[in-house]
Amino acid sequence: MFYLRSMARIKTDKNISRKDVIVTKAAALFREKGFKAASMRDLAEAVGVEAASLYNHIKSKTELLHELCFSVANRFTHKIDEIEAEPINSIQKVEKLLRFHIHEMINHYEEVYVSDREWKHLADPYLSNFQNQRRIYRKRFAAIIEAGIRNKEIKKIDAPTAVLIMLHAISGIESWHRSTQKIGAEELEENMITILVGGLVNR
Amino acid sequence: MFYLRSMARIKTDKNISRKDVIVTKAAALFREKGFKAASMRDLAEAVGVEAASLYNHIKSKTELLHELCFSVANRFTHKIDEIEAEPINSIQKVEKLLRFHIHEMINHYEEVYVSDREWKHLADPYLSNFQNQRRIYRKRFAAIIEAGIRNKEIKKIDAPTAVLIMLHAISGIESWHRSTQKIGAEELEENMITILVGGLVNR
DNA sequence: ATATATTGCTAACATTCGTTAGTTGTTTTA
DNA sequence: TAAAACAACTAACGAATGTTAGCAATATAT
Repeated sequence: MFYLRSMARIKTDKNISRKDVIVTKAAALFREKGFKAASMRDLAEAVGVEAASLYNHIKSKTELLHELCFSVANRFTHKIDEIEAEPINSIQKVEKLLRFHIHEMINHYEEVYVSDREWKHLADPYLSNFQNQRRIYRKRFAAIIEAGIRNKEIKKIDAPTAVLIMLHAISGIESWHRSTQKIGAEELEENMITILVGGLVNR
Repeated sequence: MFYLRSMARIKTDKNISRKDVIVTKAAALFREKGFKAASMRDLAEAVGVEAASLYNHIKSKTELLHELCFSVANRFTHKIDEIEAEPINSIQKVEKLLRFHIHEMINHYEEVYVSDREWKHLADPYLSNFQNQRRIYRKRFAAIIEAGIRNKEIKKIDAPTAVLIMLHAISGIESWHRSTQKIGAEELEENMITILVGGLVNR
């Protein structure tokens, strides 16, 4: 028996739900075009399905953005939990945190980028929650730097400004990804650490 | 004589065209909501006029984006022309360029932000031109850093990576603007210079 | 093998969007 | 002051958007 028209399903490996496939494709699309400019029909095409079919797996377009933003934010929150508890000095904590940011930006580019740039399009209460979570994260990061300043490990600088510089500098890895003549990922990481940590340490 | 319905015109001072008023309001709106999410009806309301009336002064929504992006890009191009010609060392050139970026980001926040984040929505040939202009600018910036490395003024680092860090770090001033507890603009500037230049210099 | 749950499809909806046409009111020019 | 230029308005268009309803095909469980 054969069918004139076959309904090809979204391909999934074990342990990867169809929803995960959609979320992943959404990240790539939102990164490329921006959340607002990316249409559900674009996403459907990327997934290989009709637009309406997506709604068997997801609740709404905004839900995709929630999932992306919070999965990224939660990873950073867990990491700073971990690092705060370690018995190392402030500069080492900053360096560990920066390296984590760099790895995330290199390896989960699309999601991290979307979370960074498109969170504005979240709707309340997600919007407020997200902003809160980020604000708290930055405060904890700043607190690590302030501890380093008190120990004289770190220059006397405004800690929130330092945090702002670090986080945005790392988001510049976006340009590296789009660049045609990329240096290696490890070299990129070492250069970033050299410049950023070098700008903090007290000598 | 009086009118039941009055047609209030867009207010203009001398030397400020109605188009300039629209472009300025567009910058604020595009910054707040993003280019795609900001509608012409939103813009009309901000200007105090009906949406259709805008088209007596502008050609299209995209034209607004062109004007914003290129006016910003041209200011940076002119500045680097100027700085390249000065008889000062590389670190001083970098510092001057950074201070210019910081001033622009502080004083022309909305336009610079829009140019930085929303250029993706330009259409060709503007898109290609813009990307080209930015690429060339970054190369010239990198060349200044490379000269500094050759003179041993600057650490041995990958110059394009350094440029990427600097430019994105400065775009972080966006967070400063949105922050409720802002430090002063001068203090912000000095902190940024301390950290960024401090990360470059060879000691 | 049959029943049930999934997942796909087509068609269509209500909105919103950028933009144009045509007109009226207001300012500037001759 | 009349004519010409300018800038506002109302109305509407066609296209695109997110989403729903209802049905067909496929996979899974009994």
